Amino acid sequence: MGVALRDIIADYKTPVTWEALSGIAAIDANNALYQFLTIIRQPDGTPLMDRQGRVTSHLSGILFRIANFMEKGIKPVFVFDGKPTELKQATIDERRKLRDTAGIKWKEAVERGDEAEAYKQARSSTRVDATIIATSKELLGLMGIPFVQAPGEGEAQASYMVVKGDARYVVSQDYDTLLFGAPMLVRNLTVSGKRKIRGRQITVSPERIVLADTLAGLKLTREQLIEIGILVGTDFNPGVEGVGAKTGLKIVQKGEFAAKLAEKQPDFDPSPVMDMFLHPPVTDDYSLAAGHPDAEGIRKMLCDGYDFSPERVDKAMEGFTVKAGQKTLESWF
DNA sequence: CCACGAGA
DNA sequence: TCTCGTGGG
Repeated sequence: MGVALRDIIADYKTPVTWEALSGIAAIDANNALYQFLTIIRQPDGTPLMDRQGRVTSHLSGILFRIANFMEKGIKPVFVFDGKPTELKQATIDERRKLRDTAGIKWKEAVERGDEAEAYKQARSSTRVDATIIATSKELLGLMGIPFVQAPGEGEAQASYMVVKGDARYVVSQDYDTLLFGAPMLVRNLTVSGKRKIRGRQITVSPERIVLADTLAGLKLTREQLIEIGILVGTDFNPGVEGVGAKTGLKIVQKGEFAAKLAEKQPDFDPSPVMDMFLHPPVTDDYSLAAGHPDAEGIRKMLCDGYDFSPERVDKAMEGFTVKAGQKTLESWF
């Protein structure tokens, strides 16, 4: 997922406290939902479901995470993906294939009682489908949390909103946002600080990546960072085999981006990909006005509709209904 | 992922 | 008070 720039970005990540993050956060909604759906599962891979078998992992994730955000003075704005560009088609097809295969392997692993494998395959079979998107928007609406419909990539729209000053930073796990020009990216914005990697639990904390500092440190222009992305591979192009972030950085620093592509992929024209990152479709047609949380509506949806425990929902709402109510009196712009 | 209770 | 394990839906 996303562009594999971690190895060259690592030096420019700085730990950040929750207090330093108050303000409007543009959340890469697809990324957040994907995280919820992959991670909020039982050990055998089964997601949270209501009695009808409808998946509820994402609703649980949204409710509790937003409650935490609001308590810490973070005002989230969810930015949803619009229509994918044709450049992304190969990636979309490939991901679907991987998901389908994983779905089959998941079932097989469950049948032979291989729990670890089942969990792994279940995660790989995760899809953020239309129902997930619609139910997420329904809950956000009830919570009074604004959301924006991007014309194209949500990451591009979220980045644009930070550039405009409508939001302070983008929240995503993907480095693509930096290629889209997000001045600040925040990763690992979770309260628990725990993440399971290959069965082991490690501690992660929120980290901030400032684009200008990263570019200055690497002595690159944003265009050059995109060039590295193109060499490594993005959602919009396959990349050059055998070139990772560090090799890509060397190639670009030596000014050999065009030569390397001409040698390895003579039929590939990188300019549409470059253009996609520099001038993606974005919109100014959005409102960041927060609504009042509809406590009764939230209870009706989650407890009556999806079998959530009223005690837990009320407890979560305590945190944000009061605070959110106060905040709405102020300007959200 | 997050909340919560058990145990140290 | 903190860490760890488990259930949540």
